[in-house]
Amino acid sequence: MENTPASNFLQNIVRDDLAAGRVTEVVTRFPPEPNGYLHIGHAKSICVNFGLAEANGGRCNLRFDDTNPEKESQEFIDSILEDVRWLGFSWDGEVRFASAYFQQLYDWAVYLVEQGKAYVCDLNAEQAREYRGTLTEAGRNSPYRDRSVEENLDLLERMKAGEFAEGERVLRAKIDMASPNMNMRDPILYRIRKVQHHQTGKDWVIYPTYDFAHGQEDAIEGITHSVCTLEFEDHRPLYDWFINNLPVPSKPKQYEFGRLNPSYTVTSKRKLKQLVDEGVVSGWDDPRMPTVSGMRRRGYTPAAIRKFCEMIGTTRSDGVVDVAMLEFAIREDLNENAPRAMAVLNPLKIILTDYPEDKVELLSAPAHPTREELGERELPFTREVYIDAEDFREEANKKYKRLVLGKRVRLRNAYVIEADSVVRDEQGNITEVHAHTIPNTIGENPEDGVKPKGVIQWVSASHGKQAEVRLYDRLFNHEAPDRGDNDFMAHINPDSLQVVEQAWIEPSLADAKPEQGFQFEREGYFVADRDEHSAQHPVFNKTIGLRDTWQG
RNA sequence: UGGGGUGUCGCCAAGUGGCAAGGCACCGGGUUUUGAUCCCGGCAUUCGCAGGUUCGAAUCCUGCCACCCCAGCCA
Repeated sequence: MENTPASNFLQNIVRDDLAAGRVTEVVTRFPPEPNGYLHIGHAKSICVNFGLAEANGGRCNLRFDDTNPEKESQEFIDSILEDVRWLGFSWDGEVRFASAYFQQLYDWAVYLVEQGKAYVCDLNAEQAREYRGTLTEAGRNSPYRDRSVEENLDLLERMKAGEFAEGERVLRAKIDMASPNMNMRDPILYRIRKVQHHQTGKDWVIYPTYDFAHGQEDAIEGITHSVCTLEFEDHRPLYDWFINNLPVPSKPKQYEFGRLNPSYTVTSKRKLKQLVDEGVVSGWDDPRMPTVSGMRRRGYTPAAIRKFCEMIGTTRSDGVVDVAMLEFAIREDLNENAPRAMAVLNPLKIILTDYPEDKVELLSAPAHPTREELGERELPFTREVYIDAEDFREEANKKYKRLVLGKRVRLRNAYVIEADSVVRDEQGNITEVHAHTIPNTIGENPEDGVKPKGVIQWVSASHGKQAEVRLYDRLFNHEAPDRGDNDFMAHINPDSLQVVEQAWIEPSLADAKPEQGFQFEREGYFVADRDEHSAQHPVFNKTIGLRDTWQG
């Protein structure tokens, strides 16, 4: 339960670098492209990068890798900033932007041209693909590869000046068209994009590619350990090539770890977008989405998400993590911190025939079973109460520990009652149950020694409030909805959302603030909806159910 | 068929030549005014496979096999 400092290969590398004096301080960065919402996978990356710095007395920058204006926007910048803050991390200094380094990057491009290590290529996209070769065949040199430095300089300047159309020319590094590593086959450094950039406006019509930008951004910021995911491993030789061939102010090193793949989940941006676009979910922050904003609205807590990231570790192997682990982390945090309350989702009225009609007893109950400091809340007890229909049966075997006709049950934090009879409607459905209280059973067992079989939650029919409760379940009913040739849309769980329009909640819950989480005893953890909850119209989202081992 | 990776219990994951940590899940049992929590106990003679080196191998060597990534002017 104690926080053993997460030891992993990255931590070991940092520790050794610090010990050997290769670096005096660890500086990492979280470098999202502002082209979408952050999801659970990004949360892991955030924990890894900020965590590595934090654990070693270093710093972590937040830098937007905004080199492709076509797909980016201020909206995404804002949401990413909010999500990182919400997760509880503080970046070093101001927020950084790759676009703030565009001039420096351009100057370095000119430098490479001057060194004869870059050239302007007139091949169009299709031709370039042909020249690139395949995985098993070497590529061929571009016919423009041997232009003079002067001509390249002139052409590059004119690309920058907007003299050419998009796609007409690119700047490429002169490396090796026969390299078995595709990334080294004269990679593109700059392409023409005549679009408005969310940060730099119309200043540029050429934009650097990821490969030409990322390592240099790291170098400018003095990043010591540039941590990314495994698919960038093949780019490392190129990353190093730029760092070694340019007069950069520092020499960062890239390290890769395995991406997080939770089971029963999709995290690809394209697929998440499809879920939103096709109305499968209500938006990017739908509580069923694995986005940070979705998890937030679902009632997951930053502490639980961070704990989960710590639990799964950071390695170079690629696997599928059981979402049960995430769920465990959520329950663990909420069990410790969420105040308890009672709610009845499927109401069945109980009339306590021995209890005076106008009588109201103000009982009090602890907000938490073990944490007294969380205080108490008041529970009005009345003649008519609601219990869950699931908690009553006319007859049942001994394994059923709830209310049964002729038997007793404890109303949580209140009296023991005994069921006497049922009232039915014309269709024969039970509409209410008549019962009576057992005297002196508040905080005490019945004096006649006949103990109740179980304990159930209840809400006063006259003093309780009504609420909308949204019951969420996994969005997919397949462990790996998008593995192989699976059509993930075919594995959508049709029961991932069930809305209870009129649940009954104990009166104290009317004071809940949006985003406040509770445990509805015997039901699970719920959170007051961030956007739609109000005292007038309470709305609670089910975060996660309680562990349920009842085999009945 | 080129290059780069990864293979330790159902899942995640320690371990780096000395005789398989831990967590999740699961299965027992105890406590309990939440069938929750909590507490106790169980859960890999075996580390992708096959050889080899060694007194000794998950750890070293050789050869296989499986899976992942790379042919965007995306990141």
